[in-house]
Amino acid sequence: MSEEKKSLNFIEQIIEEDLKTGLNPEKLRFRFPPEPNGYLHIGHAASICLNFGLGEEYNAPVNLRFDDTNPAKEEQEYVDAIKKDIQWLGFEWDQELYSSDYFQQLYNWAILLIKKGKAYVDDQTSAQIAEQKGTPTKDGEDSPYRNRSVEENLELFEKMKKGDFDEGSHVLRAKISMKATNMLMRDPIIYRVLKRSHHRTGSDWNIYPMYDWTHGESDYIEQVSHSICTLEFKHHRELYDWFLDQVYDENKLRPKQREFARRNLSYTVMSKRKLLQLVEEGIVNGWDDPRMPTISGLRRRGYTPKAIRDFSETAGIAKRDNVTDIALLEFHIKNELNKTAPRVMAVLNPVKLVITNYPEGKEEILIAENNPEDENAGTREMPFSRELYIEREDFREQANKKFFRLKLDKEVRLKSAYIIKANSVIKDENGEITEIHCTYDEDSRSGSGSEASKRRVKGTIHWVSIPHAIPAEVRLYDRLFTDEAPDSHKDKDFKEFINPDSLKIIDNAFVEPSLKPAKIGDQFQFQRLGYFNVDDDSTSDKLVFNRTVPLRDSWAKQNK
RNA sequence: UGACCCAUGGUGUAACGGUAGCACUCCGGUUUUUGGUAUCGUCAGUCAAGGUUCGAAUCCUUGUGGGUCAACCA
Repeated sequence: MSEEKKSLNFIEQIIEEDLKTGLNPEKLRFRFPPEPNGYLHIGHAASICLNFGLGEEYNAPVNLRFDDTNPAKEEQEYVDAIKKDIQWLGFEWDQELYSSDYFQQLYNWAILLIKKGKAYVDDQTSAQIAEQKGTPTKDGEDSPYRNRSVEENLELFEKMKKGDFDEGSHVLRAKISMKATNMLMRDPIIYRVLKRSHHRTGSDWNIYPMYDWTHGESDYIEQVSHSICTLEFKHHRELYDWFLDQVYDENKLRPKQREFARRNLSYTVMSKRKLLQLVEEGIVNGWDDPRMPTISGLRRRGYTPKAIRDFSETAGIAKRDNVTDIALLEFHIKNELNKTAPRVMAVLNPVKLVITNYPEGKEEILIAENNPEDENAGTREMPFSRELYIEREDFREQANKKFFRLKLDKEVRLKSAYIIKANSVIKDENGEITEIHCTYDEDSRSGSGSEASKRRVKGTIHWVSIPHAIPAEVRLYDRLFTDEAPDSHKDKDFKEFINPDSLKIIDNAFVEPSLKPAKIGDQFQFQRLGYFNVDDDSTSDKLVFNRTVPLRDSWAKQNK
């Protein structure tokens, strides 16, 4: 058995190196740390797959930690949605934790910082502080409050905590250097006054710790070995390490922050702020709109956990900015559904077809294969009759040889049924075809084994029997944006690239009767059309389908 | 006029000083009762210039291009 050597991504290489230089494998621990201020998206999925994937690979625990230090933005609704999404993706966290669990510890450590002379209370306004901060190319200057005595700092910080000060009036800052080239090191704020109710700690606190002060210390408390975040936090690493230095005990594990490039997808945006905007402005119908790149949107659209995990695996991780082609995601869902989705027939743009030599009132049951890719999928019964619906695009009065579908005086096979020949059409006063009249070859029934059934005709089209057809609503989705990277244009707002045709609702589609009992979430291949699932809006009275992704269509391509 | 990070086909990634590989996309052939699937194949890449070396995508230098950093957000 030759074990193929799997190449390691750079994070795995770092871990291997750490293991080689003495890190006990049992000390390996990871975490996924979302802020509960929005829904998870496919970019988060990359991070989830990375962290939980490492957990599986190294048999190490992975904590789910909600980074909830800003009560102004965070809500329980988001906590619940995030947990649901991670579980749906098929991952299990070791402990469910909250940064807010550590508020007391963080406060105690802040006191320690003050006592060591490494933190001070600043009474200035945020504008003054910003002014003194300088710019990346100009040094900052010290706050007039920078050298307060420890006693005074302790007293003022206590007052901040008690609620004696108004929001914005006082902050606690780390005393590092106002001349650092890294702006984050210019005496960063570590506590601010916020008289807000927190979704977990209620009104216990009048001060809340900032991200930088919280994150590394939380990793340390949990003894996370590798704290993996995205590239925009690269500059924070220096601060992360500085804060760690203040509390680090050599007998404990020292967490290591490393950064990777976040996953961007073409034709969409991937920032919570922008996604929130789409939701709030009603451009989409909520976080789980099937056009959204959120996990919940993809789920509703018909994406599966496996497709998303396979996508993350294939896309990999690295440190360079990227815009991954959405086609890769689509490849993975098609690849999976091709093997698992039952084939059915649905007509989205119906035109009536009458088989003139088929006895009026006659019905018969035909047998159709459920999935040619899965021999265990079995067969189903399909009622057939004299009047059918076929796709309007599948018929032309005249067409060249490249058109394999139905045309006058030519034959085509009705999938799983008979070979028919078109003879004439009936049109309305506008010239629109209202009926196609044809004749069928009675001996050509699919699977009958007859000579005629083995005849080869160029085209095969799908159909539904009119008396048995079930009306349905079908929602066709296209990309939400017309630009590959809508938020990459400096001079233009991403909303200028919204695709006005991203949703097309067809309310007069017909599906085969076997779909009658279909349940929300069920997935099918509508033959020759694409993969569809039953939408959350669907009821037994009115079936609603979403098109997850169309089938590859080399005919459409040819006609471009 | 700063610091830090990044640079491999159209896209995403691999190669860790020793044959530039994989996947997606695109294009073409074969098969097919889905113009799907499968299968075979084509096109296509190391940002540039120097240097080190028997040998450089890989190490060094310089340049170029892109990104990040000046929220009491995370």
